[in-house]
Amino acid sequence: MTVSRALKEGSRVSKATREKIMAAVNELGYVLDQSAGTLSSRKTGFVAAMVPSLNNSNFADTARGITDELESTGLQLLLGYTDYTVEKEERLIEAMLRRRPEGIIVTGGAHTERARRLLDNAGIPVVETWELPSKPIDQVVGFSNEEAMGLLVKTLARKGYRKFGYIGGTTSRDTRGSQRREGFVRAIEDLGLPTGRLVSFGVPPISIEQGGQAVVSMLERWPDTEAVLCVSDLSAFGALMECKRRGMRVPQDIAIAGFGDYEVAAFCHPGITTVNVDCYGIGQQAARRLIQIIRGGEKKHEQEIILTGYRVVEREST
Amino acid sequence: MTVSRALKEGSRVSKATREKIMAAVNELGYVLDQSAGTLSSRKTGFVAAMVPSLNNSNFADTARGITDELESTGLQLLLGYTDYTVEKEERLIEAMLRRRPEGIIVTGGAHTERARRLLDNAGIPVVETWELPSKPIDQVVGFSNEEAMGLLVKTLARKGYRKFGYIGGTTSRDTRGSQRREGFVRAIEDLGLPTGRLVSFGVPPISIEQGGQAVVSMLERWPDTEAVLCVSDLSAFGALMECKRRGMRVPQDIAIAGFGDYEVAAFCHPGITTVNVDCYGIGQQAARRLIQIIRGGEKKHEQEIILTGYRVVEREST
DNA sequence: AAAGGATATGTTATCGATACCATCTGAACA
DNA sequence: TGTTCAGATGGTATCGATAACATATCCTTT
Repeated sequence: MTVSRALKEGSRVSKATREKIMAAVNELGYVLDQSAGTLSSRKTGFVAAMVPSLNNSNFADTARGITDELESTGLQLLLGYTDYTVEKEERLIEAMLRRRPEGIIVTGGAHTERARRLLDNAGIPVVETWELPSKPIDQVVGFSNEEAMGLLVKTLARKGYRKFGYIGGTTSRDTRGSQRREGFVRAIEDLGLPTGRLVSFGVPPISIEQGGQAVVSMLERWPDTEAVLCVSDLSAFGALMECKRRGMRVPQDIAIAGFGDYEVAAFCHPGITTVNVDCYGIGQQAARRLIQIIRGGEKKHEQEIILTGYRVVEREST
Repeated sequence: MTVSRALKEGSRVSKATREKIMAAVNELGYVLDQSAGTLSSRKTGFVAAMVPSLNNSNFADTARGITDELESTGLQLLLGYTDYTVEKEERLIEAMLRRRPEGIIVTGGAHTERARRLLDNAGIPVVETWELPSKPIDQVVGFSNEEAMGLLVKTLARKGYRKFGYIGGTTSRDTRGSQRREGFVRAIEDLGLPTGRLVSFGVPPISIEQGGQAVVSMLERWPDTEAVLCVSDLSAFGALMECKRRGMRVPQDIAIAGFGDYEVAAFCHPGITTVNVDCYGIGQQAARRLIQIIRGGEKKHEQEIILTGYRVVEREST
């Protein structure tokens, strides 16, 4: 018992005893077994988080935000990736819950029925991120992808572009992608601009390469398109490079914009106009809210919806 | 006890009983508590892995390789990032070991003395990845960064370039970066080419932006440099974009090459010559080897060094 | 020196699963 | 009918820490 106390911060053990214990610990190479502690204290020190992909730098930033925020609290992150499917998410959630995390962060508001039930029954705070779900499970940290894309359209329309095209993935499994597309369509309609120039190409998340192929298909069907908006900067970058490869001038012959403000968008040439999203902040705030609830020990916490910022970043591509 | 059996695959419980149990499980929303199981079975089902950064797509690929390989085995990944420092790695290793992982994967061969001791004493298989450490702790899955960079130099020298410059980070905390730099220097010397054109810029990992700044500094000091090799594709991309911004022709005025074969290298214009590394395979094989040892239950396993492939990918930038 | 309070250390039960062994059930067969 | 055996189910101890409470020790004060 005294050893247990000595190895915890902030509990009272005499200096002499603590030193003796530490000496023994060092000599033996003893490392506390947290899974035993977990069982008796009913606190695992885990927080679970699920992102669609580890390879996407936006979500990697969110994961980093979560980790950084957790670090000082001694909570450990259980990270999983869903591959953009709710089925894998469901399996992952179940696997995570077996570890009894004290809180859980998921991406988006689309889940299987069973996943919702699991999350509801888990009795732990849940944060949905990166979107504003119409029926939140619990906490939310995110922004409206629809509005953000709408803002991009309006910003470009103000510069005089009228014939807008949109490039995105083929399925709705990337819900944020679908929302951006809806935001695009609605904004175009609101402004009374020519509609219908939508190219769907590839299973989300669409890659740089697919962005290039998609813009080719866009130009074949609607050669007079003035501005192409892409579901993400990666596809925008692919589109941009493909256009340059074909000798087109950007933005004179065609303007291109993306979404997400990936590093590549800032430093490629020409720089890509995009929507900057506070990826790191999303993770940070989601974690912070969880910590608040966990440490607060409030049994029944308030539902809170935290809006994170976004802004259009205009660069040379438009 | 029967419930415990019913919830495990492959143990004998009559169909009727299993169905009754499952019905109750569903009704109650019961989820197994693995931390309790862990304690009695002495198997946590965890594998720990540490990468320098989550935001680097090369390491993200490795993490994905690990996760994918683990998925079918029921092992769960505890992922942490070290920020390229051995101090953070040490703290992370200690935190991970408290969770009693059944195996551990680290990046590189540089660790603090205490970290080595912790890993040694943990009594679990350890895999060092992404390098070939001179004094391996246990298992190794990686390649020689030095040779890989050397191969790139030789390949370009064969094309006729003679005045080579190198761009990398300022400190040695990125050991793979240091090894690549050494490989560069040695290859240049071996070939009897002009030496000394080394620009160190920024704390590793150096960014796209820093790559751009570094190439400026390179051109100021050695304006006649014919080919610039960069520690990674990100800095190479930054250098490339900066050169184009300044109206230089690549590769006619200056050739640029990177390392890592990031997606951006393939699809930017011109495409960047680089060294392709089997990032995903490193993760996959590291995990596979761990599983082999864990499942094999061999108390004392053989040390094995698994070499992963690399190859120079020539593109338009050289 | 005795009393009292604060601080330090010790004891025991417990968390929730599984290992291990014991018991039970039912079918097959002599 | 009794015996045997495999398969199904049940009972108990246990993993290694901590919560909660009990006791010991030390210091202060009068």
